[in-house]
Amino acid sequence: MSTINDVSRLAGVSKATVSRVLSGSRGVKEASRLAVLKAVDELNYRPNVIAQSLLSQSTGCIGVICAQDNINQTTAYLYALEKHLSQSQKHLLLRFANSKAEVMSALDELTCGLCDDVLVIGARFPLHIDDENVILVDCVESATTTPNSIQFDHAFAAETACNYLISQGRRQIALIHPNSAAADQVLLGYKLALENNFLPFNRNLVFMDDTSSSVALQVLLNNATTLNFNALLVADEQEAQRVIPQLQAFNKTVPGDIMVFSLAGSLHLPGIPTIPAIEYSMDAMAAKIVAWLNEKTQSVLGSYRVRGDLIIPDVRKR
Amino acid sequence: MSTINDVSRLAGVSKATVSRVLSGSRGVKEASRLAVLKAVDELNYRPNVIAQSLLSQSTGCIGVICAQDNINQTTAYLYALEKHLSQSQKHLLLRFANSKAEVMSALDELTCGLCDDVLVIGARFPLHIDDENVILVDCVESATTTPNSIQFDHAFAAETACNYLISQGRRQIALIHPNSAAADQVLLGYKLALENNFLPFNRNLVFMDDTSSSVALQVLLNNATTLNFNALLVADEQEAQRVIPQLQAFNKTVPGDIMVFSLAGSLHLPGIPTIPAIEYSMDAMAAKIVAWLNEKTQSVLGSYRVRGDLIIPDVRKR
DNA sequence: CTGTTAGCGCATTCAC
DNA sequence: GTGAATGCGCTAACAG
Repeated sequence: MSTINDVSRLAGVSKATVSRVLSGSRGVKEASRLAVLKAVDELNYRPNVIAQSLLSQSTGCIGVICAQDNINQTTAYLYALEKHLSQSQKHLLLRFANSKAEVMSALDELTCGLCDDVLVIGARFPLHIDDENVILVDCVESATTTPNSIQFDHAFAAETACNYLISQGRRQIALIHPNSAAADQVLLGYKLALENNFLPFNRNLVFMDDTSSSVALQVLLNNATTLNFNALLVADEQEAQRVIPQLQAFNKTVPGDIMVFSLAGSLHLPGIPTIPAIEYSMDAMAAKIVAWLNEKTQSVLGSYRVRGDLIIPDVRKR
Repeated sequence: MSTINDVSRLAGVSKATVSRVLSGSRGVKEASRLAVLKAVDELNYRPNVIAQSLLSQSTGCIGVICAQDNINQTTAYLYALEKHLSQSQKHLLLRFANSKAEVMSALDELTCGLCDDVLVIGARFPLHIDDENVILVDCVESATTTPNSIQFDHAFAAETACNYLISQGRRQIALIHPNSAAADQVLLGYKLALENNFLPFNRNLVFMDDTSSSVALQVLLNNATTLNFNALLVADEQEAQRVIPQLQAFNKTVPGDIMVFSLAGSLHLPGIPTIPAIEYSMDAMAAKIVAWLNEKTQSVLGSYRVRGDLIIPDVRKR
């Protein structure tokens, strides 16, 4: 690869002039400008970004550490992020990590000048990070105050879900949710929506402990006559996919008898009817992240919560 | 971030000594070695990899340009690649590209010193690349001789598939394959296996034009009585998933009446019975790639073909 | 308008 | 053993 010295020599000007032509390009005599351009073209010269990085103390590389177990979700993140990053002339440096130790070691390797900032995505284990240049995205909240994090607004999701279901005439809403970090938030939103709609809270409709969703649903089904529930809130699309056949096995139609609602991601598989759901736009989230990275000096991210979109199944006949 | 100057000052030695301690560490007086280590620890100093890169003329970054349309396949590639790359102290720089222009532009941005080598994965459009540092992985073959490429051995896959099916007593093997770049290879392997088993080639069993697989299968089904086929070779798992319900709709049992074989990837979804298939090990492929990257100077990759593994469904009762 | 100089952070000479 | 000097490729400041 040719360097700026080769170009300056061939063009018969100094390195500085070459640099000027390629960057600002202002205040250069047309003759030498042309000479430089010609030499650049002949040598197929392109400035070495590493040398530029050394000078500017920034590489334009953003590390992305994926700690996500849901592989499909990961791809959606990556695709959206890369799209926005490359639009801002930034590069996405990818790592996978499955434990706190792996995340920390990856962080170590990336923050030695290689990456300007690092995102950690989807960690389900607590992380104790105190670095201005690290953003936790969809990670469990840690005890220490992490400077920058982005989370899903689970309370908002649950509240929206309940309000939608109630608007559809479903007033007996069951809730099955694993005891994750989001559980408290979900319950909060659930209760809030019930309150606002003057509906009583029935403890028997809610399952938030560690029992499997299958068992939880079976308890609901066994007591179906007394509970009389006509809607079911589940954590995500995978749960929904598991739960619907079980309902159908007990002659419950979906959504006729029971309307199933996914609190994270809907079902788009061909042949399977779509269910109402909250969906988080990866694209919007990526846009938010990249925007913040670009104007980092001016603002503080803090603990940002993104709200999901309500997705309603298309009931029109085709 | 502290630099080597800060360390040398605090330790009371020269930069050279600091560098020696952190690299070779040989031929340094124990006293100054300790002093350096202490200063390093106090300042939390870590050598700037960008400065090292400028000196060594290599960054340890490997660009990966994904041109794959199959998003699941992409994730499998990325996961395997990243795992092997990080084991070799290399970094994976990710880009997505959907056209030749996008690939070329990405290539331009990555080969200005940022990446030592670049992989292009899954491009379904012809690429004309003449760069020693670029490897085409699972891309359509280009007219010009690309220095380095890795492809799937589709002929071997088809041959293996036929031999397996024949060993299972299936002698009337239909073949539905889109008219892709791999089509010729597939047909080659198909014919070879038939020949070797002294079976006639029946043109009516083979569909390799651009008609949809659904239509092709319907033609087969309409002529089922005369064709009497008892096995069906399809391009990949998605095709298999589309084709099986169609067969069942016409009262053909799978694999009872018709044994469906996927030439690329099997079905592992819960509830759906696994079918025999050829599977390409992403892990093995990633290992091959990274091994070559590490000893690039010694050997030439050329045009390497990986052969897939035969996956046989588990017929044991659980 | 343009050339010279200095320095980004580091590792590798070469003297002492 | 160790320190001073050199240069990787580039840009910014300063002189002309």
